[in-house]
Amino acid sequence: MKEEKQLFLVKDLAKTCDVSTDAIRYYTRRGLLNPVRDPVNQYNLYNNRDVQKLKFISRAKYLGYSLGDIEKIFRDCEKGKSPCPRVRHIIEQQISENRKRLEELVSLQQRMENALAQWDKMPDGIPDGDKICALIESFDDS
Amino acid sequence: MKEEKQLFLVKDLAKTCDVSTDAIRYYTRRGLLNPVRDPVNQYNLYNNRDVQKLKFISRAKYLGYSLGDIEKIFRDCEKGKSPCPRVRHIIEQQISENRKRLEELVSLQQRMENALAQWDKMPDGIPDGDKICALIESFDDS
DNA sequence: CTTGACATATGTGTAACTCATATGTTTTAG
DNA sequence: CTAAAACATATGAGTTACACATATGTCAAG
Repeated sequence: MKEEKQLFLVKDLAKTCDVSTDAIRYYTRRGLLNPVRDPVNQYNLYNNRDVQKLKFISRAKYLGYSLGDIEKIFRDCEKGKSPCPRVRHIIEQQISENRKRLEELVSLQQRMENALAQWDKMPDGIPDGDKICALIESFDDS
Repeated sequence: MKEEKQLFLVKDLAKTCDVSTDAIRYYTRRGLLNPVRDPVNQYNLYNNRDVQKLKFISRAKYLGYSLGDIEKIFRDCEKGKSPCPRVRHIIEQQISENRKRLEELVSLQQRMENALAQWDKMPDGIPDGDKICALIESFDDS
C-alpha cells in the first residue's frame, strides 16, 4: 500500500548521496541513471531506485570499479543475469593491475628520491648549448 | 671544423632514441622538438640537438616529469636561465604527490583484497529488484 | 515582478599519447 | 618505366571521469 514514489531533483540527489551535480548529470548522460522527465519543464526526476544505483556507483568506485565496469554490471542486472561472476573477475584483474602500478610507482619514487639525493651536492648550471640540464642528464640510475 | 650537420627523418630519430614516431610527432606539435622543413617535400628534418632533446625528454619522463614540466625547462634554457631550481622544485613536489598516490593505491589494494576475501564465502545472487549486486552492496569496510 | 537559485544542454579542458583517415612522396621490385 | 610498398604529412577521434564555463529556461521568495 505504501508505494513511495518519492522523486528527487538533481540537487536533492546530490545532497542525499554526497555526489556532485555534475557527476550525477554525467552518469545520467552515460545512461547509468534513468530519471524520468517532468513533462512541464524537462527537469530530470530521480526515484529511489536511482538513489540506490547512485550509492552503488559510489561504493563500486570505492572498490576500484570503473564506470564502464559499472555499466556492464547494470546491464547484467537488466537482463536478469547475475553480475557476481563479472564482479569477482574484474576485481581480481584490478588487484593484479594495481599491484603492477604500485610496483611502478614505488620504483619511480625510488628514482626520484635517488635523484634528489644525488643533486643535493651538485650546483645549478647555466645552459651552455651543450647540456640542457646537468642534473637530469647526469642522473646515474644504478 | 667538423660541423656534423647530420639530419634525421622521423623514423631514424625513432630508431635512434627508441621512441615511437607518433610520440615524436606529438612532441613536435607541442613544440618540444624543432625540426626544419625540407623545402621540397615538407618532411621534418631533425638534427643532433633534437636527438639530445628527445633523449632528455625520455630521461625526464623516467624521473616523473610531465611534458608540461619539460616544456618549461626548455623555455628556461632558451632564455639562458638555469632550469635547475625548477627541476629541483618539481621533483620535490612529485615525490610528495607520489607518496599520496601510493597511500591511496595501497589502501585501495587493501579494500579490494578484503572484498575478495569476504566474497569468497558468499554465493552469487540473481538480481531481484532489491539488490543490484549483493557482493558490492554488502561489502563491510571495517 | 524582479532577483536569485535552481534546472537544462552543450562544449571545452585535462595527459600523453595511439589509432585511423586521407593524401602526398620516395624507394623498390617486376 | 611503372606500380606498389613504405615512407612522410596533417588532422581528428578515442581514451577516464569528471569540472568548469556558457547560454538559456524555470521556479520560489521578497
